[in-house]
Amino acid sequence: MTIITRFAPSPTGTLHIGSARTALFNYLFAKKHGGKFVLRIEDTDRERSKKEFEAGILESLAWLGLTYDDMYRQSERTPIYTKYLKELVKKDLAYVSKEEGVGEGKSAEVIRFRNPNKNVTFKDLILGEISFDTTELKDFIIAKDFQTPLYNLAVVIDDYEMGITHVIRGQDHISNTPRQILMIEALGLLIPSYAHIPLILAPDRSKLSKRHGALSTLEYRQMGYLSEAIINFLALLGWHPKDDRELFSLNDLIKEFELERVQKGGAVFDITKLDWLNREYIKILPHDLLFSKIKEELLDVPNSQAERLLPIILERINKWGDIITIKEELKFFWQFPDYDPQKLIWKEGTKEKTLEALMKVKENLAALDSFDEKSIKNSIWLFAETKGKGAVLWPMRYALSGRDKSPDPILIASVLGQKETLQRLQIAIEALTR
RNA sequence: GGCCCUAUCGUCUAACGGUUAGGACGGAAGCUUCUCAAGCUUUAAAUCCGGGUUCGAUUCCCGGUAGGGUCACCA
Repeated sequence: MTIITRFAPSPTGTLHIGSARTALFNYLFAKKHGGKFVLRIEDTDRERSKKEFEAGILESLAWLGLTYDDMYRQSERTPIYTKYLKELVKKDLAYVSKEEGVGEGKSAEVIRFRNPNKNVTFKDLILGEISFDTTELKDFIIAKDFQTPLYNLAVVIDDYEMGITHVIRGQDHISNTPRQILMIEALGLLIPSYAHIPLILAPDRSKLSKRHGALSTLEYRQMGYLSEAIINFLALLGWHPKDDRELFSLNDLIKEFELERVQKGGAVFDITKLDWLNREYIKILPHDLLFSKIKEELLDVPNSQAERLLPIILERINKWGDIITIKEELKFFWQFPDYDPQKLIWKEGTKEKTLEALMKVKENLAALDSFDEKSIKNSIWLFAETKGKGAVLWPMRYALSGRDKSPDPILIASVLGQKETLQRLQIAIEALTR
């Protein structure tokens, strides 16, 4: 039997990162077993469904690399639902119900399912046996009319028509399952296997919502995360391999994924772990690709310096979006820094000692023929060790960067070049003398 | 509130009756050029509570507590 899974989002909003994980698990399970992964756009609600949301969903899946074998839109399948609806009513398994009172967008007639009021039990692949008493469901509404099915009915019909063998969806759908099983049984269809995956939670363990920051999949792309990192991170949220490996490509995941190893409880979305993962993926990117990506953000930086700045920036970012922040912190490289001269003095130093250090450093650097890191270090190191490294390096670094935190002074000097370095040291000396 | 589900370090999780309760992120400390970043090393940190079952419970059962989901003519 070919395994067929489906991802069934409704285009009523952007693709939630949790939905992306649902799509991933469906994709992994299908591919792992050589089956098919179907995308089904659940747009029966004409009011709320929007074409641009559908486009966003498609773009998200494409970005993540989750390719589907078939795609359907429920809005294009009305005749199929009508056929089943008529069958249901004809067999008296459902009936047209006259609704009392209330107007306001509500129809006077709807189609209700004749609830047999029985106990429904199913074996969830992740949670185990779950049972419900369906009497409290009453004769629930399954369609507004013969042309307008509601969610639960459309799902049942489509899952059957599309040959879905495994329904893998979020745990928020558990309570829909008994309704769907009731209809499946009424229609005499095959009950698929169910796997309800745990929900993704916010840091405070509440439902992940907009106030907790980004939600939509594409927003993560915009922040500069790699799709590989997102995939890897999402997989690890609620699933765990047999060993302690943490880094998985999509293909690795296909090999290793097992529903049996999916967690039962919800998992908190921890962005710092995502950052770490993303950095792991950045680190293994080819250098030319890496550098060209960073260069895109450095168009306003002098070319001679941009090249040297690449590795400095690279070791300070977790994601592409960080480049902008780091760039701001490194601005002193191509822009003379404005600073408080008093801060040139090291915490354990004095004004006199600082001046002495700056002048000595300047003198030594002025005498250099080549201005690479090694030469610079050699020319000042002995002096720095006698006077105390902090007493020499702090003023030097501050004179060059004007910042409390920065790369080391020797590296800065070499990037700045001899002329600029001497100039900045001179300015610092003058500022301190004044 | 009814119904359903869940419960191991702060977080993601491993351990399918017997382990010094393991790994990772984050944290702390140290080293590496003063500061930062990166890197390396070290380290702290958990079985929700109470009953059973058992020679032995993180693990099985029951109760409590806490958290989550769901109760639409949305999906």
